[in-house]
Amino acid sequence: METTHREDQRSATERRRRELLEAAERVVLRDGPGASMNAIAAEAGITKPILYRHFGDKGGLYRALAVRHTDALVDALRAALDAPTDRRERVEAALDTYLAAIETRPQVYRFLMHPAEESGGERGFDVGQHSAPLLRRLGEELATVIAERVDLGADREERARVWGHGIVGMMHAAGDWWLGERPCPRERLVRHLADLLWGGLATAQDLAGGPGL
Amino acid sequence: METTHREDQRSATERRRRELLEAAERVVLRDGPGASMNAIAAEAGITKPILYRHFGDKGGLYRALAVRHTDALVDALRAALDAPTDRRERVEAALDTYLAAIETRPQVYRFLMHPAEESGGERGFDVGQHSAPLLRRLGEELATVIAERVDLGADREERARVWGHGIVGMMHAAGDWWLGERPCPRERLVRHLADLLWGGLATAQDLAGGPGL
DNA sequence: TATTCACGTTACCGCTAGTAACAACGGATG
DNA sequence: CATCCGTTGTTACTAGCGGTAACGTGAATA
Repeated sequence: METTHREDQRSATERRRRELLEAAERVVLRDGPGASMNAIAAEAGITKPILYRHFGDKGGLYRALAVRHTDALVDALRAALDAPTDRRERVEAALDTYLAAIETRPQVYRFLMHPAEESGGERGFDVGQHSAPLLRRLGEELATVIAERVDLGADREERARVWGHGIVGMMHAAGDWWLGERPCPRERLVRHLADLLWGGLATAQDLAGGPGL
Repeated sequence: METTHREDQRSATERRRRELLEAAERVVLRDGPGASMNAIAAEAGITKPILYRHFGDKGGLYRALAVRHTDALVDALRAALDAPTDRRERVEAALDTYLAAIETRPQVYRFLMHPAEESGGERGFDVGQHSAPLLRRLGEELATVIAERVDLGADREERARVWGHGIVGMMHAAGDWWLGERPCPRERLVRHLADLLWGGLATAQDLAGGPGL
């Protein structure tokens, strides 16, 4: 039969693709985001051209590898933001979810956040967008959540997007620094960040003597 | 005389080094952060080994190139934070200073923020620190300013560092997104971010109907 | 049987970062 | 004057990268 064959082929191809992705993930977890296509092909027991047939491009492979983890993280964050508690608790839960993720699998995190940029290829590649796509996506997701649920007045959508990207950036930068230095346990970091978002900077008093901030 | 000769040589070397850095800057501004050592050498009218003699490494050249701009930006931010106005105005001035900088010279900004990672070299290179060093530095600077001037209670230093890195990350991510999409003029972005820092998320009301945030 | 199609290979291209080896000039020193 | 030294500069090379062209192989379809 024809269709059966075609479907078998398709499913076999997808299975193979998953296998290749898992091999790639092993290598990336071992060698970091700079892992070479040769190394990935060797780990998968094949040679380079096959990788290029499946993913077209190193960026394609990395993108395919990224969406899986990104999807998982976005789902977890959405769940945290949907919990039936008050806003502060939900924000803390979301922060903790993100920080727990990067704490548990820092290599995955680094791969997602610092993917290698294009090198020699003349590939157009939207210039200026080679910043980590995960951050952009998280920012947009949070922006829609905020716009959906919070009353921000007239320029609601604009404010929501600024705040979404801003909050995600805060979480990311603080998490990146914390992951490198580990200056305090996770729950304290979560509390400090939530305090900052809850207007800590606005309400704190100036220290005596200095010019104030 | 001996010392005079040595000093002449030293100053000549430093002058040459500055010339090379300026050539490198022209190339980076033209070709982006992926500029090759060959291209930089050609722009300077010389060949590669000289660059390596002066800077040892591509990372060395890029670091030398980065400190100049970083220093300038840090100075401007410090000036904004030292203005004799109230805290909100100073924070807005600092945000605006940063955003104006990245708006005026986006190529410099991109070079500072997304420097090419190490490639083949087995150079130890503090793993996990290849995130943009500028962000780390800005975070630390802001942390010391906060710790010096704001009364944060018992765990002052820890909170100040978390807030410093968090605020810098917020500014960075929002600025990066804004630079790509330009959804609003700069002053509105500044106001939205300051509102967020002033507890906007904590005080806004839930929208009717939804689960709230 | 002949075609088709994905899987797989070897061998190559142009590029990169980085280096070894050598030449030439100028001032300090015997 | 001859010699050494430090700097500037060169050419020619290595090893590795991303990516590709050309070529086999084996199984299912027509």
